[in-house]
Amino acid sequence: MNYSTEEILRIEQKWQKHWEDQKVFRARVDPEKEKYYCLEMFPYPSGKIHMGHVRNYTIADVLARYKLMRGFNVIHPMGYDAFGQPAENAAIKRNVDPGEWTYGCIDQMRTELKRMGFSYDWDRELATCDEEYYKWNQWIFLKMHEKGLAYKKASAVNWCPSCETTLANEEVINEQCWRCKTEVVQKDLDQWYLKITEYCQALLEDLDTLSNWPARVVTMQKNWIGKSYGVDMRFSVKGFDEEIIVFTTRPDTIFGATYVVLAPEHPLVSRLVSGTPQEAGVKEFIARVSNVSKTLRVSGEKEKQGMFLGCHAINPVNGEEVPIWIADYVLMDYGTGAIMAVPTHDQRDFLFAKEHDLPMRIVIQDPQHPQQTVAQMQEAYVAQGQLVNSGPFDGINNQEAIQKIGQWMQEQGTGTISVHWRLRDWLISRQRYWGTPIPFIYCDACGTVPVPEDQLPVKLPSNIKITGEGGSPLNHCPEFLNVACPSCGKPAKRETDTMATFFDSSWYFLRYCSAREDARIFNPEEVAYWMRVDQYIGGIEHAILHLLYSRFFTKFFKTLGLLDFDEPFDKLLTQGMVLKDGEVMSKSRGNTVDPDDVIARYGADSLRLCILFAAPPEDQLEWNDGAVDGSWKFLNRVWTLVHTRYIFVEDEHVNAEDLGPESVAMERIRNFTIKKVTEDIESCKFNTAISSLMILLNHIDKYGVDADDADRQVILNRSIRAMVLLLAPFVPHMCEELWKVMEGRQELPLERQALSIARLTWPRYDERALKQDTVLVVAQVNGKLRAKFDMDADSPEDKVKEIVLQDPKIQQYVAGKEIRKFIYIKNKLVNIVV
RNA sequence: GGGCAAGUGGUGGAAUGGCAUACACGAAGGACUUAAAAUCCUUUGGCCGAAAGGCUAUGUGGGUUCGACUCCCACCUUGCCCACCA
Repeated sequence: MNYSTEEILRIEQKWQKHWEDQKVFRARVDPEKEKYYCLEMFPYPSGKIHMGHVRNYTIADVLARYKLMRGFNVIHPMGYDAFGQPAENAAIKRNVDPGEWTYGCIDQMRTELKRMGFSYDWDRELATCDEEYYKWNQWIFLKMHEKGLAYKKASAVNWCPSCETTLANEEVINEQCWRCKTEVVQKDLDQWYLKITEYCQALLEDLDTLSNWPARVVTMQKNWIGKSYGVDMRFSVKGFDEEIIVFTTRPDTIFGATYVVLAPEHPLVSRLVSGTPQEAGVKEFIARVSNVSKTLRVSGEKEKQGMFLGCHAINPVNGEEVPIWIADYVLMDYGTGAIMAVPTHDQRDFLFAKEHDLPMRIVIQDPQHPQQTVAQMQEAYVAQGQLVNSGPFDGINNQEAIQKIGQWMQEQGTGTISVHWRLRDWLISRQRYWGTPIPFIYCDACGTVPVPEDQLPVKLPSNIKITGEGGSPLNHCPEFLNVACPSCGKPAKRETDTMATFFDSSWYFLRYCSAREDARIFNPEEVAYWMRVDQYIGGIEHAILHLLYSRFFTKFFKTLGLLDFDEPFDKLLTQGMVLKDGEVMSKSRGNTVDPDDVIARYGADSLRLCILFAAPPEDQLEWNDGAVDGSWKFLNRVWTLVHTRYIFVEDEHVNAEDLGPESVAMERIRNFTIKKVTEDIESCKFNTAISSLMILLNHIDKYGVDADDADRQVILNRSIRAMVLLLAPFVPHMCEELWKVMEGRQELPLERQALSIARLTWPRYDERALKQDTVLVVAQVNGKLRAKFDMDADSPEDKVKEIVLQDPKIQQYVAGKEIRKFIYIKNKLVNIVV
C-alpha cells in the first residue's frame, strides 16, 4: 500500500477538477451566515509561481478552508497585478505585444495556481490590465481630480535615465532605480500627483485601531508618515523686505541659533544674492548640487557642503544678526526648506559649523559637565538639560522650555506652533505604455480637460512598437494621441502618462466583492457584506507602500460615501522570505527551486505540508529538498493507515473507559489534538499544528486493535476520522480521497456522500476527555531536577509533600538539612529549598 | 547613525516563568530481501562512566526569582527596514 507519484497526481487532478466543476468554493452573499474574507496579495503574472507564492497562498488556503469547515461563508478570490514594466521589457526583448504576453503569462499562472489546489472562487478572477478593471482606475482618478486630490505640478523628479521614466521616492533605493539599479538623476517635469497628504492625520490616527497588525508594520507606517510638532519661526533678513520661515522641533534651542541655512532650491536664494559678488558662486553651487540625486545628496557619508550668501538674518528672540547660508543638507521638500542652525545641540549643524568655522553658543547645560565650553565639545550635546544663555528662560528644564518658548513666540508674533509631516504627495505619472492611461486631454483652447465619464475607458492602443527608447511609446502613436477636445471639439492631445501600478493594487480587494459588476465600480451591498478583509496575507516588503496606499483609497472612498468603514484590512500576516543556502531565493541569485518540479515528484499536498511545517509563517524559511520527502512519508503513513485499518463498524456508542486505559488514552489524545490543531490554526501556528497531527498518528499506530475487537475499532475509527478532517485544510486532495474511501467502507449511498471534505464540519473536542487521573509531578531540590512521581491529579500539598520527602532519591539530597521552603505547583512540580 | 526582529543539537525547529531539545530531517545499527528501494524497530546535545548515575549546555556577561531559553540591564553577531526629516 503505497501513495505513489502516479496515484498522487491522478488524485490531485481528479479533485481539482471536481472542485472546479462543482464550484465548491463559489462565494455568495448570505446574510444568515457570518462571512470570512481571506485575501492574499495578488501576484504579478510573470508566468511561473515561485516558492514565495506557494508559501503565501498555502498559508491563506489553510485559513480559508478551515474557516469554511467552521461554518463561515468564505470569500477567497485571486487575480493578477498585471500592468507594469516586465511586460514592456519582454516586448522589447522578444518583439511581442505586452498585452498578449501578459495574458499568456496569466494563463500559465492560473494553471500553476490550480495545480496547488487552492480554494479560490474563480468566478471572481480579475486582472488589472482588463479594460473592465482599469476603466475604474480612470474613474477613481477623475473623482480624485474632482475633489482636488489629483493635480499636476512641475517639479524636480527622480528620473531613471535607463527606463526613461520618473520614479516615486519610494522607488529609489540607495540612489538607484528599484528595478534596473541605474543611478537616478533629478529632472524637471510636469507630473500628476495624488494628494495623499490630505489624509496624513487619518492615516496616522487610525493606525492605533489596527490591533491585529504586526506592531512593526504599524511602526514603519508611523515613521513613514512622520508627524513632528514644532514652531515655524520668523527671521527677518537685514537690508531686505523679506522673511525666512524656519521650522524647528527644538524651539528650546532658539537662543543658540548662530546661523540660518536655506535649501539650495529655496526661492529666496536668488533674490538675496542677485547683483552681489556671491551671485556667480552661488549659482554654480546650486547647479552642482541639483545634479546630484536626492538620495545621494542626503546619504550621511558625504561631507556637508555649503556657501555663505553674504547677508544676515535677525534672530527674532534676541535681535542678533546671524549669517545666512545655503547647504546641501537642507531639503526643500521638508518643513519650510530653511533651518535655524544650533551647532551646539544638533550634530549635523555641529559638523557643518566646525567645517566652515561658524560661531557656536551653548544654551543647554549638561548636568554632568556644567562648566563645559564650546571649545571642549567633541560633538553636539543633544540630551536633556537646563537652559543657559537664554534670557528669561535661563534655569528651566529644556523639555519644559520647548512648550514655553513655543507659546511665548506665538504670543510675541515671532513664531507659530506648527506640525509638519514627512509624507509627501504621491507622484503617480509614469512615462510608460503598459499601465492605465491617465484620462485627460490637453486642448489649446480649454486647457487640461478631464475625459467625460461616459467616454471611459480610455483604451490602451494595441500593436504599439515598443523600443525602450524615446520615452513613452504612446507619444509615437497618433491614433491615441490625437483626439477631439470633449469641451470644444477642436483637435487636442491626450495625456500620454500612465498610472503607477501601485494605483491598481490599492483597491482590487473591493472589486473582488462584485468582480463582474459593469455599471459601477462595485456593488455597495456586496461590498458592505464582504468587507472588511478579515485576514490579509503577504510579504513584509509591502509594509509601507501598498498598505498605505490601500488605506488611503479606502478613506477616499469613504469620503465619496461609497464605504462606511475607515480601514480595509482587519488582520494582517506578513510571511517570511523563502531562503536557499542562507540567501533569499531569487532568479538573479540563481538559487530558485521550481515548485513545479516538486509537484511533479511529490504532488501539491506534500509541498503544501512541507512549506507549512518547516517554519512559523512569519519567520524566514530555509528551503531543504529533503524535507518534502519527510512530508510525503507522513502522508504515505496516513494513506496506509486509512486503507489498512479503517474498518467501518456500526455502533458508535462505545465508552472508552469500559475498554481500558489504552482506549482512554487514545480518546484523550484525539480530543487533545483537535483542541491543539484548532487553537494553532487560529493563531497561524501551522508548524506545531502539523507536529501534533504527527503525534496523533504515532499514537494511532501504536493503539492495537484485534481483527474481531469491534469496540476498540470504534475508538480507532474516531481518531482516524479526526485525523483526516483535521488534516484536510493542509493537504486537501489526499483527504478528499481518503474521506471517499471511508464513505465507501461505510457503504454510504451516493446521495448521502459529502460534496467535498471542505464542506464538512470541523471536529469538536470534549473538555472532559482531556482530564487525566494521574499526572507526572517532577521534584527539584534547590532548582535541580532529582525525581519524578506519578500522582493522582489535583493531589493536595500535604500528601505530595509526604510522598516526595519519603523518596530515597530526594532523601539523598535533603537528609540532615533544614528545609527552608517547599514549593508546590499543582500537577506540575515540587521544589525543595534546603 | 536610528528602529525592529532573531540567536536553542549535525539541520529545520519546539517549549513565553516550572521535565530544555517536542515534531521532523539527517546519521548510525538492526529486521525483512538473493540484492536494492520502500517499510518497520532501536539509538542519536556534549562530557565522565561497564552500568546505575553524575556533571554540563539555549550568542556573551551581569541581575531578578525557590526556579530563567523565557523577565530586566549591558554587550556581541546576523537579518530586515529606515536613514542629513530640522
